[in-house]
Amino acid sequence: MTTDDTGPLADTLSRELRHLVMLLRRTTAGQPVTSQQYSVLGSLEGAPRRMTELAEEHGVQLPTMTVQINRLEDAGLVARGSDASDARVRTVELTGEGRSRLRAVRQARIAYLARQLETLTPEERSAISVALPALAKLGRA
Amino acid sequence: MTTDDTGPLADTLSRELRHLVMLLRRTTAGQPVTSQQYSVLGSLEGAPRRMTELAEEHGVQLPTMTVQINRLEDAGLVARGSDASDARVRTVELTGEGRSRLRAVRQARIAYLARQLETLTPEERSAISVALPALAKLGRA
DNA sequence: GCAAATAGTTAGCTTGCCTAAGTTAGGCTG
DNA sequence: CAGCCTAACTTAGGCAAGCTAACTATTTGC
Repeated sequence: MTTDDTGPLADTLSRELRHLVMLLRRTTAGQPVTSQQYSVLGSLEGAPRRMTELAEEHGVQLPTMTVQINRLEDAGLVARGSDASDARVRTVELTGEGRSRLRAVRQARIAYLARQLETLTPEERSAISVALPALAKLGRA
Repeated sequence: MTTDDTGPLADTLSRELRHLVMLLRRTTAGQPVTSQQYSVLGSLEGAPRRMTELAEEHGVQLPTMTVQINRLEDAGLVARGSDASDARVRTVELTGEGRSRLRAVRQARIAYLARQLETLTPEERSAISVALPALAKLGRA
């Protein structure tokens, strides 16, 4: 059953993903927000969100998200609010500072990855580009 | 300068990689070794290695590797040895237990990813397959 | 109106990473 | 060959990020 042709592909893919993970993690190293914080800020770009939503979206337990938001709040990047119709619910939204910090970090990350991508040939970039939808689907599964 | 055509690609790629990271991390969740431990065990498959080698290979500082190896040693999965020609050097190798644990975890991870891959169409799998060398190159950069 | 469910937070533990400081061994130089 | 510098590790201490269990405060449903 595992002697499919997907076996070797799965093996190689898992190895490569590990390397890329390391690459990306270091992209945020030394920056004013960590990789996770950046990713949470990204979820807040549109509208205020509830704690539960955030936790689910990031595949994390509620207490973990509480701590993350605490730190972001201490840093002045997000603000907690309350839901008008349900007093149990806390909402979280970006502050102005948070919004501009998000922009800056995103800029830096994209620039970094773009620089890396430029070391590839056009064919290689195109191959990645073509594979992206499939990788996306894999990530949602 | 960042208004290259690599910009959007970089942006999308970084998002997708985040999702895949989460996917893979949970693959090891609940298993007897963590994702990092698994990856260290993998480095030991061939021959005994030195601490410094391991740290470099995993992009980690030496003290971090010391702690990892301590835990693996406590768990009976690796054994420390000494280098005959240089008494400063500690070597690390798999125990029998470590070897079989490695096999089991690898099996599980590959089977998991392979199962995920089977939800894709042959075309999507092929796209990922084609992109792998480029992703690998990106990871080494 | 009280019990159960829901939303968050707090507390305490683990992993994983880091830097700084120590220890021991090897190597070079005067 | 003595003394010093470097190299290989380990130890100690600190922080981020994750988890579960236990607590508080609401809401809902019988």
